[in-house]
Amino acid sequence: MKKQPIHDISKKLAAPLNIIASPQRIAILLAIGKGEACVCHLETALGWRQAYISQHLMALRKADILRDRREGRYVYYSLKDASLLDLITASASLSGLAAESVSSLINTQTYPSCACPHCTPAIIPASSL
Amino acid sequence: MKKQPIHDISKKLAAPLNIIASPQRIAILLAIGKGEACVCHLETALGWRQAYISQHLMALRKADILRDRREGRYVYYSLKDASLLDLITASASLSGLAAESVSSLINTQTYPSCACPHCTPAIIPASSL
DNA sequence: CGTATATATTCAAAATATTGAATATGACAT
DNA sequence: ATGTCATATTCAATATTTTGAATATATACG
Repeated sequence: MKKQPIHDISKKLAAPLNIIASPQRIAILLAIGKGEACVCHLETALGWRQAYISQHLMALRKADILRDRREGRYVYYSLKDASLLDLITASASLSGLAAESVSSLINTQTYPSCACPHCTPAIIPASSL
Repeated sequence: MKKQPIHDISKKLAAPLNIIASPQRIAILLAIGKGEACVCHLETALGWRQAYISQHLMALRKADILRDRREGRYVYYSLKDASLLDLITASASLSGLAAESVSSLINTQTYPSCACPHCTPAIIPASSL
C-alpha cells in the first residue's frame, strides 16, 4: 500500500461525500434504507417529480453509492453499502440532532419485489418516511 | 422529542456534511487532527496561501466544526468533536480507500502551545502530514 | 506612537451544482 | 405495431461555490 499525499487522499475522500451531502440525496438514501426501492416509491415517499428523483439517483449511482436492478419496467435501487446509513446516523451529532431522530427515518423494510405498481401510501405510509 | 419530517432532517444533516465534503477542508481537518494548529502551521503543512486557508477555516468555524483559541498573535484551531476524524476515516471505504491510508494522515500530535512561530517543517515534518 | 507579524474579511471572476422542462428509452400489453 | 407506464437523459437557466487578489484587523514589540 503506497502512501499517498494528503491532497490526493482528501480529494478522493471528498468526492463521494460531496454527492451524499445534499438534502435531496440524503432523503433518498434514508427512504431507500436497508431495502430497495423503485423510483415510483420514492416519488410517493418524497413528493418529487420522477425526472428530478432520477437525476439524483443517477448522481448517486455514478458515485458508486447505489446499486440498480431492473425487473420488468421497474428499477430497484439499493445502497451498495448499508453501513452508509450508520455513517449518516453518526453525522447527526454534527447537526445537533439526536441519532435516533435520523435512524427512525431509515426505511428498514425490505421489498423483495416492492409492491409496485402498488407502491402507494397504503403500503408504505408516507407518514412513516 | 418531536418527530421531524424527512426533508427537514435531511436538510440539517446535509449542511455540515456539505462544508466538510471538500478536498481542501478535509485536508485541513486531517492536518489539525486531534491536536490544535495555527494558520501558519497549516500554511506549511498544506502549501497554500494564508488567506485561502483562513477562508476555509472560517467556513468550518461557521459550521461549528472548529473551535478557535487566540493566544497572542496566534490563533489555534481544533476540532470541536474529534470523533469527526473517525467519521472521515469511516468514509474511506466509500472512496475505495483503506481506512488506514486515511488514519495515517491524521495528525495525532497535540501542540499545547504549538511551537509557532517555529511552526516549521523541522518541528512537524511536512512528510508526515 | 509606528512597524512587523498573524490572521480575517471583502469583493469579483470563474467554475460548478441545482433545477425545471422537454424528450428519449425500455418493457409490457393489446 | 401501437399505446402506455416506468425510468433515463439532455439542455438551458439559475443559483451557489470556489478561488484569487486586495485589503483590513489584531497583537506584540520597540
